Amino acid sequence: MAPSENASLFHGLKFFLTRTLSRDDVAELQRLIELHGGIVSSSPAGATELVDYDRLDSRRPEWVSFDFIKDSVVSKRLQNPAKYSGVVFSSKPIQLHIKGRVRYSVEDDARLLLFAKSRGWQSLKPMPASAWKVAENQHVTNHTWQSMHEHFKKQLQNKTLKEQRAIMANASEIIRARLQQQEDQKEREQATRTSPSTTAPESPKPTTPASKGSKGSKGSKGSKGSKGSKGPDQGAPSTPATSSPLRRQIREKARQKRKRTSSPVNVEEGKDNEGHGDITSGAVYFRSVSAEMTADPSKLQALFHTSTMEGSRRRQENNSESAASDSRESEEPEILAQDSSNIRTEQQTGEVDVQRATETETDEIICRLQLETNQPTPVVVHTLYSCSGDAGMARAFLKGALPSGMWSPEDDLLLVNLIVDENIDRSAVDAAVARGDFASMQVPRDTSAILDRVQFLR
DNA sequence: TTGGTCGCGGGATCTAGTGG
DNA sequence: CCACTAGATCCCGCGACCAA
Repeated sequence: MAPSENASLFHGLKFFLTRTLSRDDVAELQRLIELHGGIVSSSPAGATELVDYDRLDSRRPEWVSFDFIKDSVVSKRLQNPAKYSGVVFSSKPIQLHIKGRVRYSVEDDARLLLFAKSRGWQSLKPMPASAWKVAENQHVTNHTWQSMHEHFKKQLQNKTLKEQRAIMANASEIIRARLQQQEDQKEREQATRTSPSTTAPESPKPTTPASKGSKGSKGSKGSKGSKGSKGPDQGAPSTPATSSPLRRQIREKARQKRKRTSSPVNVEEGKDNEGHGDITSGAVYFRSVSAEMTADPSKLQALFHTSTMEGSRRRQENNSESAASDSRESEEPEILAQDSSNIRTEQQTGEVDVQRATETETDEIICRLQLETNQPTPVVVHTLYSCSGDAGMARAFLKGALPSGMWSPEDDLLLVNLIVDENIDRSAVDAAVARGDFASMQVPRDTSAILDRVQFLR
């Protein structure tokens, strides 16, 4: 509204919209940027890169969350981009005065996620304890490495990308509010100090001039929510969280006498095999998995690399019960439990004409396959997924055949771009096929087959 | 074989919420 | 205010794995 007054808000500024942003976000951001005199660049060179929260990285200050644009527009002032980059998380966590144990705040969670990502962590995979020792040294949070390790494993490791984004967004908002408050405080102090002389308060603060009054839509610090109590200037005596360093050292030494272990990654599947984590309602998790993946290709990768590959390989090897409880559940318990509403059972090529089974129908299909093939639910469900919902093909596979229409995780990975780009049409796929983009697929596939699969994965 | 590392299970302890 | 409970955090011990 009233574009005239803000038409130059982003004047002379260039922004690059990262591919991973949703189409809606891209459209909205592009509109806002251009409306306010900015330029949307087609390449990241020389431009501020607008990303989603989960992509923030303290080592890439030029990556800024898209809220920077929105907040700037709302407050009608150019915000400080640094406050919207991963840099905000690189500040040291506030030292709370603590006795006993301290709950993890959203901020802590965000720092842990950021730390993990900076070390190449992929969703759903575990982080080695050694990494958390580094985190402790770097004061990523005020918790011990064991605590971070534990917390990450139990609370964060299985978060979906969406949840991760929410955490990061939340935390960054909290930190921004705190920084703002600190700036305001400083300003006030300065003002009172210099007030008699009436000289202008020339504080060398960065950009954000005065969003203080302007409650910047969200900047309000109600943020802390549940745990309250950690106000910025809550003069915190410097008790380093929980256990004292001394006590910790002693414990550490004692521990070093003991033996330890290390088995990289993939332990979880073996573990859940006997632990039968969430297998409960194994039904129809694949529909939601594909939805997740559409929203985020990296999830596809993570999921497939770990679980699916493992699962299918094992199935092929021994096609027996042991393969049953394979991994997936341990990997994606939440997705599993999610909406089990619709699955696509078949689809036509070309035009989007997708038939979806109802929940009941889906259950029926799965139950029937279970009965006919004597395979447990997770295996049946996973096979259906690999067969794009084709019950006949799944049946054949479960009975020992190796239908050519099945999709391997590696093949699916080649489709990531197609899945992300909702506008993809047949000619584009034709071109990709001609280019040999899918040459590495285990089974040669034509455009129709590829479109079908993309449709299914969406 | 030894020593180091890691993952996991599970117990102890603490906090927050709830009800009497 | 107190007792109780649930959930979170912290810590320990053990077995498995790996490299020297």
